[in-house]
Amino acid sequence: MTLRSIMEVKVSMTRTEEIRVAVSTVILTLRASAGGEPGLSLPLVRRTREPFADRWALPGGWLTATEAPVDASARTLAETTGLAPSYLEQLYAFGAVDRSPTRVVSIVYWALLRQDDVVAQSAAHLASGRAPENVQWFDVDQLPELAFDHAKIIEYALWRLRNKVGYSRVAHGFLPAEFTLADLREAYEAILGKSLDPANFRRQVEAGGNLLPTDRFRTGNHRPARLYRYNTDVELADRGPLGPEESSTR
Amino acid sequence: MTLRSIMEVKVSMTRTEEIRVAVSTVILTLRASAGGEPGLSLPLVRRTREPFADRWALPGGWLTATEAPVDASARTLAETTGLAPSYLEQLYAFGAVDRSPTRVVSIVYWALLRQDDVVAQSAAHLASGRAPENVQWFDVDQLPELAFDHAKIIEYALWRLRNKVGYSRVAHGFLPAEFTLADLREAYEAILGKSLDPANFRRQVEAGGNLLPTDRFRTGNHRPARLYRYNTDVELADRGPLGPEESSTR
DNA sequence: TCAAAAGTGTTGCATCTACACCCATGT
DNA sequence: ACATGGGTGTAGATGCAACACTTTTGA
Repeated sequence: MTLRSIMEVKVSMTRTEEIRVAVSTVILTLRASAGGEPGLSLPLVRRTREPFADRWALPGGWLTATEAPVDASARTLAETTGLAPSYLEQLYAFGAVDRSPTRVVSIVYWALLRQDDVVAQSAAHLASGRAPENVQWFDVDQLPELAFDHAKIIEYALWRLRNKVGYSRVAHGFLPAEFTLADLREAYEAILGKSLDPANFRRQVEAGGNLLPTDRFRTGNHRPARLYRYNTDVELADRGPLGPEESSTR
Repeated sequence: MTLRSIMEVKVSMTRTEEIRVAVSTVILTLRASAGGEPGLSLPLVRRTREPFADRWALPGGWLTATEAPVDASARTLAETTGLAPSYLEQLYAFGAVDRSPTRVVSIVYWALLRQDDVVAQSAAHLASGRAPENVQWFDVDQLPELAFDHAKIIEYALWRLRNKVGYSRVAHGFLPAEFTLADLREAYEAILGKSLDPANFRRQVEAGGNLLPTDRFRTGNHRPARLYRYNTDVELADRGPLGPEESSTR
């Protein structure tokens, strides 16, 4: 019997330490499609180790002892995209016994990124040559084979997004600081997968009272469209007693 | 340097095993108040050890290696109440670094119990004398001082319940198999903390199509009220791609 | 016969939906 | 001028809140 095996027996019998805690993040943004309507896309990481070596997986890593789960998620996000999220909330803790060869509980977060941030960052990465080789963006309806239960996790994240867009303002998380009502409507259409009446959409969001009209316009091929700004006094979604997000710093 | 300290250093540097995973459950039911309107109540356990010895805490325990979190929650529930839940879903994973003296991530579940089950079980416990000494039911608006961050957790659970009752059928989780519309309305009123118009309430739930009228009536002091049965073909709440509940078995 | 809860009808208001229509710009 | 998206107006449908009213029982 080796020292190592003695340690492992001791540990497993006294506490629950053979269970490891990981944090993963579903990072969503609107891809600027060339020509057609925008759609949702997310970054995946190609695994370099077993299990599931060479398969694509959600960005993430082990939770460290000195870090709150939400901070681990934000770190993950920074490491794969270099960006701060415009919205971040916990999705679910997945802990089925057989979801991994070893016992892993994954606390999964759910992040939205602004479209313009992603575009700028992608260009910067390409220019600098520091872009991580093993990270790639995928359309959510053209995903590759995924490691672990990550396909199911992404499916659940999309379900939550589509639900939440109905009773909160999370769609703003995809947009830059100033945007037209058509931009906002296209974001909703991309999330919901159906087209909305521009006239009625306008009235609904104006009635919401979360939009601040600016005196600037976006000029293009047709009549200029007024630019709006989001009222940052209100949260994108009411998270109740939890506040904006439980955090380690405080 | 002892063997124990060597082990702990080794473990902490290679993996995340100094983080332990606990499962706790907020178990809610409607208390049958003597005379007045019913209100929400939940069982708490008096702690016998440090930290927070003698303080009240949510029922729960360590997640074991061979058990899914949801099964650990159900086990917790059976141990403290002897009952199976009528509704059970994950609430949130709490993982702030300073929420406990040692590093603990708690996956918290949220359960509803039928009122009549609780009454019957409480009587049986009293008769048998096997009732756990250190378990006690509290009204949610008369809670004692709680251990850890459990007060905040309960607050969040109640917020979720009040939200969810608006767009799902979870209130049925408090009621027995057959019930009158007044029973159902009182459950909603207890959850929401406000009174509802009986006429409009009737039309709304009847339009929902989830109630099956029986040909039986409850006779009392006044005009008999028809008994209804819940249509068990539909879930109490749409949980999306996760299905009824992620489970270890299957 | 009276009180009180069960159950039905009706009215008004707010909101959503569909769609007709005018406005302002680049080409 | 005209095509196109920006933006306004409006009529019908739907849903909900308020409340009057009828029905059925126990006391």
